[in-house]
Amino acid sequence: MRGAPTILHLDMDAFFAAVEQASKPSLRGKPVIVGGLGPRGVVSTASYEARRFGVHSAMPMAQARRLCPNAAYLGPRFGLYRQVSEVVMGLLGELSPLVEPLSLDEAFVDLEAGEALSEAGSGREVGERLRRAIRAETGLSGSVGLAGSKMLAKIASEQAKPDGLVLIEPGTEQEMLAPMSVRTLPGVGPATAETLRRAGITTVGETAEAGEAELLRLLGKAHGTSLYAMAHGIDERPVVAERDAKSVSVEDTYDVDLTDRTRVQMEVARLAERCVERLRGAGRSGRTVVIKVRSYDFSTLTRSETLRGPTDDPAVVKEAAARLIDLVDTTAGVRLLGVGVSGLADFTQEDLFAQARAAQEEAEETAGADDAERADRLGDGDGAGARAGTGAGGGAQVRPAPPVAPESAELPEDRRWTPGKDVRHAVHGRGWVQGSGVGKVTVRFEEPDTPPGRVRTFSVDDPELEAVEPRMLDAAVAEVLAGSGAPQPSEPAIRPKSRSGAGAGPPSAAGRSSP
DNA sequence: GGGTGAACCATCTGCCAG
DNA sequence: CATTCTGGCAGATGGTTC
Repeated sequence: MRGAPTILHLDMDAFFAAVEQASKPSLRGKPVIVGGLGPRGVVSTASYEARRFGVHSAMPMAQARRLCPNAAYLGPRFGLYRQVSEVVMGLLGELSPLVEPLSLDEAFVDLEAGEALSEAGSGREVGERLRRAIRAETGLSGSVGLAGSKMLAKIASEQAKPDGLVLIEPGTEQEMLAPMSVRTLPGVGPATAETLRRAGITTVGETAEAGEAELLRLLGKAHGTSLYAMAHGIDERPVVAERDAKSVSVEDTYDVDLTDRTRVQMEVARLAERCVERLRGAGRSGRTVVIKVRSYDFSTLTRSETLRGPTDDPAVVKEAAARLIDLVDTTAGVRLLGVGVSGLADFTQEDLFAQARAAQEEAEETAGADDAERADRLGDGDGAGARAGTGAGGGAQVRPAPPVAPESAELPEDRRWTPGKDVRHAVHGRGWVQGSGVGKVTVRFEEPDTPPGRVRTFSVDDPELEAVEPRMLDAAVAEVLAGSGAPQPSEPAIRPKSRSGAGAGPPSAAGRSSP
């Protein structure tokens, strides 16, 4: 709690959808929904136009399609969102060195740790300048909350949405909070809200009146204590800059439930590889291997095994994961599999050990050491269940592929035409995939700084069509965006040359008229 | 030496958030 | 009818160690 509103919370408006609209002129002002496109996908972000139909994030895609059949449905392009996010986070870094990102589109900034406040004169001015800078550099809008605590700053930015700024004057928070839903408070999700509702508590005011003893009884020590404080507007959590990840995990939900045992084992092995790839990419290693299995009926279980020391060896993680999946009955069908590594250590600290071990393993491998031996050497931190694998485990090496046709004959990444993806056609230039099916792919030829473009359809294996990297949103694009709707800047304006090398094509390609 | 209890660790589930 | 992915944390439980 601070006497002055010096904690800033920024939340970009409908971030993923807004990036897509900025990138795709024909989608501006239209409902756009970004998320998983498969039969079991959910909505990541819906544009404000789509929200009017009742679509919101975390909603199953199937439901969204019923509510808003005419929206553009796009797969997420995380690489681009990350690039845009870096620009935005960079702007936050100019306000203060103390920035705590919560996700690609959200962050806290502690203004007490920086100079921006004294330069701008007021928190409100800092916030408005920030919002202008974000718009100028990316063409996107963000909402800002300012308050004396994280909780209140976040509530403020929520109220400010879309494209606004709200500053909560210290002293007014109790009155403001009292009528709000308990769900407003951080840490209160569906389950806690239901527990509270059964006790007759639905608003923040009622939570505060309930008293600490009652909340402790209902919710337990940690949760009860913090909720009691939050309900009184008290939140002393500091803004924390960098936090090292404590675990790395990957998981996949399958379009149809998996029942084939061999297929399950193969998928676990693949997930383990992907997991280790990310682990190594982060320069880390870890000691505990976890698998996760979600069954046909949505029940979920995890099994874990702690090794003697941290590893980033794909073979070791794969073997541990294989032992763990052997403990689980999957015959009724699984919809999701996951593999994770926790108990992370800095890779560098165990570098020498890892190298020594790798060398030793190599020697033993060529000498013909089998799987079971290696498992015994490294595995079995051995609490409850780690041991089971030995009997059956031995021969079950992973074979290439089951004879049964996998339902999606894996195409190479750059030949899968997911809606939203960027492409270039040898004749027609750059555009994006609007849809595909029955051997055809439909492309709309436009770019962030062109007028809305035309649609053409090609064969999915048209050699003239190739996947390309997205075009970054920059100040030049932002300028076009600012002008759209209003008269276009008639002359090629003296563009602030801010752009770095990334710009691929010439800024031309204009001239093509809209349909 | 035996029994006890605290502290710690590993495992697992559930909740939350974006 | 449907219900992602990634990650953090709390708490229950049960085993080990001192």
